[in-house]
Amino acid sequence: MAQKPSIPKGTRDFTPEQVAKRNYIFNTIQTQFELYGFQPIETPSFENSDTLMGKYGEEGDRLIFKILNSGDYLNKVDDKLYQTKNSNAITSKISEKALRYDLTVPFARYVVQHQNEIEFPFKRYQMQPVWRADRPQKGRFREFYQCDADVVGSTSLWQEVEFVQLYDAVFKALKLEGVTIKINNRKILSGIAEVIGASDKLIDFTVALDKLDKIGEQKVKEEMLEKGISQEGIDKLKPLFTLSGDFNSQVEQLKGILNSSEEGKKGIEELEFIDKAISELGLQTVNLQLDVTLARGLNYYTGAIYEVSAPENVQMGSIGGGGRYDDLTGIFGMKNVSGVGISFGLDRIYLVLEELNLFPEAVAKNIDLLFINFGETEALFCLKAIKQLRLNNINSELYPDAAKMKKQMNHANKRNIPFVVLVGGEEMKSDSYTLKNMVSGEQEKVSLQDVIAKFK
RNA sequence: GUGGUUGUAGCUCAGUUGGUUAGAGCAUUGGUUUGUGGUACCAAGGGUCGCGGGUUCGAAUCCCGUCUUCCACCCCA
Repeated sequence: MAQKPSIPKGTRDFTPEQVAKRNYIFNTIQTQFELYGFQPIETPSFENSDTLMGKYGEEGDRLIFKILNSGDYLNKVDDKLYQTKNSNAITSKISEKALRYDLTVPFARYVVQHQNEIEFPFKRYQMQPVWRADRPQKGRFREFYQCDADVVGSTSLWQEVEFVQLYDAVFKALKLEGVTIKINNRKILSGIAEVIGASDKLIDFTVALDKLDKIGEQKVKEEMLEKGISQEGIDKLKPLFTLSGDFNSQVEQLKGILNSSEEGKKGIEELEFIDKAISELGLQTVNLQLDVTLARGLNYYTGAIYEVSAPENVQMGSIGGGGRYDDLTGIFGMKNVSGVGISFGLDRIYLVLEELNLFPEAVAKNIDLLFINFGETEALFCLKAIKQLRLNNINSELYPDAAKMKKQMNHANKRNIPFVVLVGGEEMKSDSYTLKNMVSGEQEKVSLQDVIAKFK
């Protein structure tokens, strides 16, 4: 064999079976998106670099795949700059396009660009691949799909409520039990930072707080100190680390901490609104949980923040996330358009369903009938029958070669084809078809009409 | 981006302190069986030991580089 070909790190090929399973998830999510009134859009796989750069923080910028300019791209770089070997500065000269990193920022660009054609509030969904130059691990790829639903042009908290319901509906439809939706509010985080006198260190503060369940209270405090948050401020956080009880009692404890922060109080109000509505409406399968340490996607979220955790018995990072962003379109020059949205991580949901064995049997489309090929004249006779079957929407095909019976039967087994049809000289004479059940081994001689009636 | 881990036949894996021609199971192909598969038996094909250097009389085995896999950071779906 020649040199084996390969695919880049963090990318995958999908077998027919895998594609069928992935489509099952896509279709399930899509069905719910449409039930909730979202409409599909698509955007290009790559954007102008300045559309993406600077929107995801420093870390994000590093993970964006840049596309080299065409032609003699080094020609544009002046010698002085080239000599500095400053990668960031040179990159902007030799790369003007980049692969999309998520679906939210391209969507914001879309909204601004099409603002005069869009009827607001605009509810769109989008299921497309995104690319990140991350170091791969299990459930972490360089090319993966996101399924996003967002509403722009409405500040109503009913949207937040509906997104919780939408999550619930999708996981119910996927029969995935034990999913937890963690919810928090950026305003609460800002409020706490304000109370402890660390408003200017909001990101450092929340990044450290986010690690609480992973590294523990002591380490979190150390990290905060290290980032320049005062000991006095950290002491004020004490009630935060011991927050306990259900949604309502946690909220009550939070109120104690936040009573001097207007923004923090607003955040609590919003959370209470969502929780009250959800309690009234009820959830089918997911569990809604307040988590004040949740601090994802802070780069643009301004209100509610969601994160979706897989069932506890599966080791997998978050399988979805989302939140409210009041000014995402602002970075593209369109002010005062609030948006809120959620995302499903298709590839991770796939891994979870696979691990829990939750894919329905027969997600793969298969043919019902394989006609055994006995030779030229028989093949033509079979194709006439197959033509009729197909006109009746019955999936069927002829084995292309007059190979040995054993080989053809084996082929049917390997492909899990439930029935084979044998047509030789005898059958042709009497215009009949020997239909063999590949599971039971039983066979019977029937007419074409019988076959159609059986499989239609 | 930092530190570690992995790679032997299509697949899952053996391969001793460096030592002749690198093995097994499954899968594939052919046969026992020229219109009846899954079982059984017989036989065959298939490997630059991830790739590239180095050490050595001699490397799958030791060293370096590189790619890939998975893991912990980082970050995230």
